Amino acid sequence: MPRQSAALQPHRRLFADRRRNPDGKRDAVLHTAVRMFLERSYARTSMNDVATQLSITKPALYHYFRNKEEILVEIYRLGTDLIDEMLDGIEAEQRPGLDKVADFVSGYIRIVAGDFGRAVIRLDDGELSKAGRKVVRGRKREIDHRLRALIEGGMKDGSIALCDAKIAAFLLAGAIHGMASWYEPSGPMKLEAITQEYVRMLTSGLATGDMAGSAGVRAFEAENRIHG
Amino acid sequence: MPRQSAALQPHRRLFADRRRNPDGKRDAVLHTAVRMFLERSYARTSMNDVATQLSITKPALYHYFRNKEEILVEIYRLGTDLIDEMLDGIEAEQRPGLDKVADFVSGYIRIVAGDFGRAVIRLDDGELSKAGRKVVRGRKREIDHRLRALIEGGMKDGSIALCDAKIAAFLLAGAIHGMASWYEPSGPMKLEAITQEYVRMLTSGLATGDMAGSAGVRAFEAENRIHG
DNA sequence: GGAATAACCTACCGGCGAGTAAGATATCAA
DNA sequence: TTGATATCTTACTCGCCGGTAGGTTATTCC
Repeated sequence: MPRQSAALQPHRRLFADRRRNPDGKRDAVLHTAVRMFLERSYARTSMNDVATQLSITKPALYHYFRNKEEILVEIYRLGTDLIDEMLDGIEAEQRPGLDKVADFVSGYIRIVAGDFGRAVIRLDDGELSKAGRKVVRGRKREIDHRLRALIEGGMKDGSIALCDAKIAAFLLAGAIHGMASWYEPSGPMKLEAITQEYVRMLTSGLATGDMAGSAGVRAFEAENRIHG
Repeated sequence: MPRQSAALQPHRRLFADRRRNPDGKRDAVLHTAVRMFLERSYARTSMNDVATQLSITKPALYHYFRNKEEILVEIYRLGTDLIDEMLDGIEAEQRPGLDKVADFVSGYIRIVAGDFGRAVIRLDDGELSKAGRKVVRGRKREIDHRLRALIEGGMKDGSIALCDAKIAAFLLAGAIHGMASWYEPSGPMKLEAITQEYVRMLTSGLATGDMAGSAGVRAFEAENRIHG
């Protein structure tokens, strides 16, 4: 029995009449599907479930998507696009690598707090066909490589202690991915508190010797305008 | 088509004749199942798949397990038992909290490098029935609480900087869980190198001010007998 | 050797879920 | 208004999977 969160009602209403609005309705399907996939997993959410949630029938869905997999791939695309855009911004910065990493952590957390960001992490791309899996995994790998490059840049400019960038990138991403698994937007934990702890702990784990942590904290405080 | 790794052959051979060995065979089913579940997920691995891998037929499996879920629950039990034992050892130590956390990180990584440890993290307990899910989630929650207590102990004895223990525990566990998702025992990355980086980065993120990182590194080096 | 029985197999059931065929109905552009 | 078309529905197919019924074969213990 699909829970009907209040946030889903607007999408349901879009389908109340037959007014033509293909893009809007396609979008509504995506937003509804991603929430259901996050709550009950892709495999355990049937096309019928999604359709019912929107007050339509299953075959109607096939007017907007060729098959179930296309929905999932589209969700991944929207999610990875968000991450790519964030990375574009960070790479354009002229700042020490450690500060860029701090920005990555807070930016990634912000994205992962949203449905499509969380979907990239939580949904199992093993459900995809070989072709779809190849596309999605390629996008994920690219993100990982860009994070790795940020860390390597920090080691070059001396703001990050020498370490194995590959492992460090995995650790950073993994810590935030973990968060995506337990974080619920409607839950009790404040996103800002989580972000602050994450930035502090993760950057001090990277920073060069004596100034451990302070650069990351400064970067976070600057970006989020926390009292001097 | 299930890949047939060399490690699975011994279990297959156990079923070559009809010699009576219920415990051994039950164990063989578990070891085969956990590997297949890790490779292709619980849902996408059918009872037929598992049976075929062992060169028997599906109904034969039902001599050793009442149903598919019982296999999964048993796998979780074996995995969480390993973690519980490790925590028992750490809690018995008379050392600063930060060192205990360092031991937790390296111990957890060691467990997660094994099949049953990895299964606790990677397999989706959402596949379980309500009853089974309650048991498994209870065990996971208990582990989280014990880690949280370690961190709180470290804050009391001054080895760990004041922070939100709940968030810190999530971050620590999350980083290692992330590792469980990409780590493959047969892969190229050396477990010791991973452990070293993880302990260093995660403990320096927790440590009190000036000595950031050194306590964790010392703890790791002592335990693993790395040159003075 | 010969019951007793564990171990295993063939053949099946019921249900579910993705996807489709074919037709009905509302919308829109002219 | 009206034809063209997008939208949506009812009713279905097909394949897979968990689980079982009921019988067969090998092992074990006396």
